[in-house]
Amino acid sequence: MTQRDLATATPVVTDGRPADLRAEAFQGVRDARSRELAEDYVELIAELIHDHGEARPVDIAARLGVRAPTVTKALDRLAREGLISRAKYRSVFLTDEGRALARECRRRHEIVLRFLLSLGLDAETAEHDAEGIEHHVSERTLALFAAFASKA
Amino acid sequence: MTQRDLATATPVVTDGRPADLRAEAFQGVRDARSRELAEDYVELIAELIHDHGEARPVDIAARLGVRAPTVTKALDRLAREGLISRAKYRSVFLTDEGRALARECRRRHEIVLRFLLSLGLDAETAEHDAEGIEHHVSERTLALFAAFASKA
DNA sequence: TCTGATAGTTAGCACTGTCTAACTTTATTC
DNA sequence: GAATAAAGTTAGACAGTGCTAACTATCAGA
Repeated sequence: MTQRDLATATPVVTDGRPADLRAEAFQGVRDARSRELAEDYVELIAELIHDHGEARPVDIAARLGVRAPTVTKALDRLAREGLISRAKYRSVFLTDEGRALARECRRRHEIVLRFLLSLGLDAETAEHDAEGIEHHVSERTLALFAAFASKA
Repeated sequence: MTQRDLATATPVVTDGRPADLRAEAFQGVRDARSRELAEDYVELIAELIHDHGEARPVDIAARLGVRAPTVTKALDRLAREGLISRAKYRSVFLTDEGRALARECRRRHEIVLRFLLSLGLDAETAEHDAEGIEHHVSERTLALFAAFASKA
């Protein structure tokens, strides 16, 4: 067997699918990872605006458990991506796009959370796990979660 | 109300828990994120060794969907962390610690996968989502998943 | 109104993860 | 065994996420 075989020539099947499909799955996970931070910020900003009328970096930092400069940098990126608008030394606003993303994230978060609770998980662990899981569930899985939770 | 109140003085409760606990959740997610890559590599290396007798960077790269230098760098880090051992231009071996981690990852992966399948998800989506979710489920959630899957 | 406390920014460092280009080593094949 | 193909490494770039230290702006209260 040549070196080439293992890597590409043979459609090596390890778990029922060729390597390429697996690579796509990992690519998807990497994409999700790069969106996660933005989603967490946008979701939190929407919540702060809803509850307190404004979203200030200091509150974002406290809730995310990071330092102020980290927040500044992240907000710069979000602004660059068109998800928020802001002026120096002022609090943060969501653009239409940011608001749409926030709504979508909230929806996913709540479905996952309700699902975990309906499985019998305690509230604290459910919240913790939902935070991690919500960025990695497909629409299809989400639909099953929602159906299960409303049936339970 | 002073500026300080929102951030720290008042134990602001937004979703039933003070901000500090939320910060811990996000901290946990960040920790998980930093472990994810190592876990993906170790799991894959174990699988390649099992199926093909050896784990070569070229195969790792193909399956993860990244370029060779990315793999080299990642393997350097894994070696530094004591999870793998390797010699230049040679294939990769797991240390005892690496093997233990691989076993643990495989266990989690399979529980999550079986759970998603037992919910009625198609195989491809299940595999895809399991890849993303497996790093973010607590032991407690995993136990519930396992129980549900074996009951279904 | 001015002054001290709080909030926010900037600059600079460290680490990770990705890439391309160029090079070295190893394997295959004639 | 020499030539070629494949695999692996190194170097260097770039972006993201985190930090501390030091600076600037804003706010609250005397």
